[in-house]
Amino acid sequence: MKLGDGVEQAIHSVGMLAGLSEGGVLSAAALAEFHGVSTSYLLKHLQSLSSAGIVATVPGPKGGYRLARPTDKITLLDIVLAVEGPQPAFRCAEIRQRGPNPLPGRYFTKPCGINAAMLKAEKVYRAELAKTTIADIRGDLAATDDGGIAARGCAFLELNERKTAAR
Amino acid sequence: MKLGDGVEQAIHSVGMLAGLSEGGVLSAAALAEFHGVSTSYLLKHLQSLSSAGIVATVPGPKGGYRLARPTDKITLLDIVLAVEGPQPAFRCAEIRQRGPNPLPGRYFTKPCGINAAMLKAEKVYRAELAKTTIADIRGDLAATDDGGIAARGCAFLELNERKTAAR
DNA sequence: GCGGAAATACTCGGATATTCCGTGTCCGAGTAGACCTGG
DNA sequence: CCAGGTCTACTCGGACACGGAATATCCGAGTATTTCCGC
Repeated sequence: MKLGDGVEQAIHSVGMLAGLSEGGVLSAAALAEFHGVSTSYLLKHLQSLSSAGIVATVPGPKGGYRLARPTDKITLLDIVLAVEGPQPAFRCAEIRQRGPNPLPGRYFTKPCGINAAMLKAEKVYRAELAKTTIADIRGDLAATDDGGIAARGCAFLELNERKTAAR
Repeated sequence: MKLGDGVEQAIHSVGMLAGLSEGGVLSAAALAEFHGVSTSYLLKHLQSLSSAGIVATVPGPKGGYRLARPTDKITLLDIVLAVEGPQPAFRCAEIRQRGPNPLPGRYFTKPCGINAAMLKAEKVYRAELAKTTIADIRGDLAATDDGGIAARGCAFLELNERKTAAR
């Protein structure tokens, strides 16, 4: 039971992208450098986020990433699913049906109670994640930050943000 | 984000142990054979369950495993934690503090909002798992089963259950 | 009836294979800006 | 000098390769307990 490191990186990256101004983009290299993580690895997840329609890309020089939707329309669940895949953590292998003398399949038309219970738990887990948006995260941060953290982010954006022509 | 196969095996094994009569035990080999899984691997998880105080062991010939508590005192969470370990799935690596020009640690006394949100989701996940006991699972099964599944289980127990002398 | 040997079953540790994660590298596609060439 | 095309640099997108960690599997040695046999 473990979530990959990519989830954390992806969420922080989205949070950073949320801070740039209208029409601005950030390159994957800048994102990776700011967080001190591997560029290749972050790139992989950014591409997942891109496929999922969470971030949008601007190709070419002066290109990079920006958010594809407003921050209050991006939930933690969206990001987790994009990075980790949509499969539930508990995969029922139906070991009920294995072993010697297996019963015919018609006895197992309904998913077993164990599977149902595990999936239900996962459902509430996801529902909880879906409650929190990037806007919420940024709101909380702004409320508790004394200014230092935001200042560092802004300074970095000053240096690395790129304005794209139009759009 | 994946739970090991051992979780399913462990839950089913506990469910099977719940079916034996007072004073009866089942060997690990029998459990593994019934579910059609590797004996050694199941053994590993049974030992985890044993360490966690969920099942009890009886050594020697005619020995085996039995439940250590009544079925309504064993939750799915107990089993998942025993098999997968107590660590949360989301481990915050504090990448906020990484990268060039990191801020001093005093800016990060509070866990970041991302971590808090992820852990909160995991908390409700576990709470949901804790709501379901083995007794519930067995009750649901009995309610939906037309008799075939229970019959197979009973037949197997007939063959493999062992009565231990006393206590 | 009693004591000891043998058999059985769990416990623990290590060894091996398979899968997944994290990382790096390479090549392809597309675009913006620079450069070069011709008038 | 200017306009147009071309060329290059830089970006993302995707595939592949590799090492290492975690998972899944297996095997053997050790220990405890019951059973059984011999006395």
